[in-house]
Formats: sequence, structure tokens, C-alpha cells
Amino acid sequence: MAELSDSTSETANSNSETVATKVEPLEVSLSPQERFSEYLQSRGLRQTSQRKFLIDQVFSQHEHFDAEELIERLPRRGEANYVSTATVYRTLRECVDAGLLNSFQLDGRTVYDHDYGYPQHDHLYCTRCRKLLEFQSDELVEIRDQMAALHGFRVESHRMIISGVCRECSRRRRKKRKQDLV
Amino acid sequence: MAELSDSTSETANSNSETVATKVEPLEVSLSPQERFSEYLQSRGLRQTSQRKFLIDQVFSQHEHFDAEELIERLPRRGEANYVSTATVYRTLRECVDAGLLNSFQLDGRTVYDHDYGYPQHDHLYCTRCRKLLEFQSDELVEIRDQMAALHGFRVESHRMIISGVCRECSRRRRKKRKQDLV
DNA sequence: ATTCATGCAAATTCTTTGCATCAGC
DNA sequence: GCTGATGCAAAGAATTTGCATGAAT
Repeated sequence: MAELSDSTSETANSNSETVATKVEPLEVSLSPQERFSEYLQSRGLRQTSQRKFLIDQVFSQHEHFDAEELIERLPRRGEANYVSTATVYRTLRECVDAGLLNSFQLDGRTVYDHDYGYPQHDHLYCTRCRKLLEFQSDELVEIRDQMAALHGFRVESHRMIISGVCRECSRRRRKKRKQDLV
Repeated sequence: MAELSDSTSETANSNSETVATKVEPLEVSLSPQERFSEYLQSRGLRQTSQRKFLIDQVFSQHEHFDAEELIERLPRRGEANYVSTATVYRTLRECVDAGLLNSFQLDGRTVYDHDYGYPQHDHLYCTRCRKLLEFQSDELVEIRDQMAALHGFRVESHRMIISGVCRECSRRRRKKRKQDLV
């Protein structure tokens, strides 16, 4: 349903201070696969072919997805490497526990986001094409901590989503309006 | 399920700059009821006893709630002023359209928040007691606009939720730990 | 009179669970 | 071999929808 996220760099626009414009992979010592192994071992859980396969799939591309989308691109029942829906849901949850994925709710569905190997970031959500874009802001985190402190809150995490219309959709719309006038 | 929100003022804590500590009602010329009437009229929709009753209920206290909680405190089937689940859901949606309520997803449920008559604000969510606290930050809005501009986004709205542990729950926990040591 | 709104129950959607069987360790 | 993991189907939870009836304009 939702489209791939576009983490292409967007250089200076109207506003160009010292703000990060990209969310680039971090240097990490362990692969997601290895990291997951450690997690499993630490809890006495098992290394199964399904889990390995799913981690591979999930980290094969840096994009946001929901359970449905993941299942769609997985082998069907009867095919090699088939994994049942139940196991997909169970494994996604484990990925979140393991710190590999982050999850949040959007339009009623649960969206997953690579956590391991990527810096903390937030999202711009286009309500027209449903694309999710990432952004980073240290200032945002400062404000978060300030607000939390003010209310005696110990921060565990935060989630910010800016909804609106992306550049492409605005262009498309403008173009369409022009055409309509002709 | 979720508790009432506590919009009690929290004055200067560790961090006291010029930050708002309260989310107070705004002056509005129309009551929610009147505002909803206008919305209905403008769309040729009807003024029904169920709708009136629901608006009264929804605005009788400033708190966050979900459909289930609302339905729970409404008259049961057979009693006076009974409103069916379907109508509750339909009306909540209309309230959002009408700009009376805001809705967002939290822990899989849809939470509603008074929009009309209250200033824009964001939330602190206690993962222990599930309480929602409000905060306001103009700086946050500035950063939002800056980030949006940077990506060529036209902002429609945003949603920020800071999750963590509230003061009361921290206290409770600390107390419990002390007791455990005795 | 029209047409929209309501109540009801059934349908949806997304996700979780119970349980028999299977497979890591 | 023990115990956790999987697949399956069935159950759940939250919300929506189809439709006949009732009510607002």
C-alpha cells in the first residue's frame, strides 16, 4: 500500500542552515543478522531458518513497510522459504524487542522502520502519495528533552510525524490545475 | 483503559525558560455545539438528537478518550439517550472533519483529543500508567516548518508523542525499590 | 416527501492465540 | 529428548458497512 521511502538527499531549499538533509547508514560492527543472533542467544531463543530468512528480507532494502507489504513480497504457501503470517508477526515483534526495528502507527496500520544501523530520525508523511520521508533534527531532540524535564518525565523515546504534501505531489497538482485551465 | 489526562500546571522544574507549562482553553465565539451545527448546515446534514447528545458528552470534560471509553460512559441499549456503536464511530469521524476533535493512534487504538477551543499542543505519554499529558512548544512548530521547507513539504499538521515515565510513576517506582530493600 | 441518519448485525481488517507437530540445541 | 518455534485455523479487537426503518428538513 504505502510507497517506498525516498531517502535521497535534498540539498538546500528555502531554508539552509546547518541542518542534516540525509539519513545515512551508521557504521555498525555487527550485521543485523549477527545482532539478531546475539539477541536470540541472550534469551535462549532459537536460530531458525524462518527467522534468518525474514531478517534478510527485512534488511534487504532501507524502506518503511508494514506486515502486509512484507508478506506480499515473501514466497507464497507451498513455495520454498514460505513463512506463515503468524511467524511474520511474531518475528517482527522480536525485531522490535531486539532493537533492529522501530514500529509506529500510521493510518491504522503498524509501520516498521529500520532502527539498527540508522541514526535516530523522524518522518514527513505525504497524505497524497503516502510516502514517508525521513529527517533528522538535533534541535527537535533538545526540545523533547526540555519538555520532558519540565514535566518530570523520563524520556524513553519519541515519535514525530509531520503530515502534508510532498514536493512531487504539489508539482503534480499544480501541473494538473494548469492543464485544467487549458 | 487509558486514564484521564492531567492538564494541571507544572511550574518550573529543572528547566525553566519561557516555555508554556499549561494548555488552557482558548476564547472561542461559538460553543462546540454551535460550531458543529454550522458544520452540519454547511453540508446539508441533519441535526439529530444523537449528534447533539454525543457532542455534549464529548465536550463535558477536557480529556483524551477513545471510542470504547466514550461508549462505556454512554447509556446502555434500552436506556434513554442510547446511541449505537456505529453512530458513535460515525459521529466521532464527523467531529474530526468538523475540526472539533483531533485523532491519533496510540498503542493500536484511536485516541481523540479536543481540538476546538484548545491551542495546538503535543503529548507526553507515560508508558507505565498510560496517562497522556499535554505540552506546548512554539519552537517545536518552528522546527517542524523548517524541516518541511527543507524537503519542499507543505505542512498540514503534525503529531509528536514523547513516551516515557511520568513523575508519579517514577516516584512510585523509587518508593517501591526502597521498600524492597527494607 | 425526500433523503439523510440510525440501529442492527454481519463483514472487514489487522493481529494474536491455541494447539498439534516439528526442529534447534 | 526437551522445549521453544512453526503453521494452521480459529479467535479477537476495533472499526466499518449494508440495509430496512425512522426522523429531519
